Amino acid sequence: MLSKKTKYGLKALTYIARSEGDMPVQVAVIAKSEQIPQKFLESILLTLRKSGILGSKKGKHGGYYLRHEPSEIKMTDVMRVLEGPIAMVPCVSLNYYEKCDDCPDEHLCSVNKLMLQVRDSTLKVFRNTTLADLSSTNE
Amino acid sequence: MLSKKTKYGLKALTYIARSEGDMPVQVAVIAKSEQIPQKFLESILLTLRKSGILGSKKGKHGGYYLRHEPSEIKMTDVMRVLEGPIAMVPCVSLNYYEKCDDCPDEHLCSVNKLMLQVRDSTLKVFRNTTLADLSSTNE
DNA sequence: GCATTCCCTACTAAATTGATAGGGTTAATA
DNA sequence: TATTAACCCTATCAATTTAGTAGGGAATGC
Repeated sequence: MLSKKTKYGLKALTYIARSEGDMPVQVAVIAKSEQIPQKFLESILLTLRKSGILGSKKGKHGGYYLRHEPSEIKMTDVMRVLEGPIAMVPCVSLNYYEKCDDCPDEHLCSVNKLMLQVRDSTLKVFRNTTLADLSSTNE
Repeated sequence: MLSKKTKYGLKALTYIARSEGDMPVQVAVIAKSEQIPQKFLESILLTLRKSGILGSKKGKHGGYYLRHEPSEIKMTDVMRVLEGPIAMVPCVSLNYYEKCDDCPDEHLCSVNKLMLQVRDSTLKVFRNTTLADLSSTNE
């Protein structure tokens, strides 16, 4: 299951992308429009800022903005920040590889074999999708 | 992340498929060979039996066996039994569809749009993979 | 009748998730 | 320079899920 954190994060990014008029967007505005608990959203946007996807401005008329064009923001990056590793098991993870304690030989492991395929196909989707795709309303 | 339940279940199924010599395979044997807590494995195999994937025989020389040929056992079925819905959000699930409370229009929802693609690509893998594929050692 | 093996229910510890609370810091502007 | 609007940060917490344990019941084969 997708965590609420990721769901909210994606919705917020989409909202910001659709609002692009140079003005930063405030947490309170997004929270209200997307029906997300404001404090929870604050912490999510903070994570996105720390990861470099969002920028922020404090004080009056402050808020969050995208650091790059929506078409430059790939889902691989967004999903890794929000949801963590894309692979369903560490032994097939590109960025967080870890050997299984059991499992003497990965190449004989049926779980590894299956999850490698799942990872590849999911990765293909995330690599080919940007925030611009998510925020476009048509198609 | 893949749950241990699913991981253990897949390993056990693979083990049984590889052992096929008409004799049922005992939980204790699988547990020892695959390093799975026996009691936990018992409950997993029970689930697989109740779902119709495995059959069982009680008493001496009893154990679990496949109800169908490995090449007939699709990962879509196995994964749904072990891990639950394949979709990451209920609003794109084929078998467990549920509307989001928020989200006035699914077709405008960026999360829906993305997760629909992920579901389709994952489903394609699971539909094209059977237990026979998992248990074959070559390739 | 006795060992073996699956069957079933209940319980529990640990981790994760989805928040909430409460205040601190920075920036604009009157 | 005081005020207010906004982000920033840490701590805490309840609910849920996960991973596993305990203990015995029921069927089968010898």
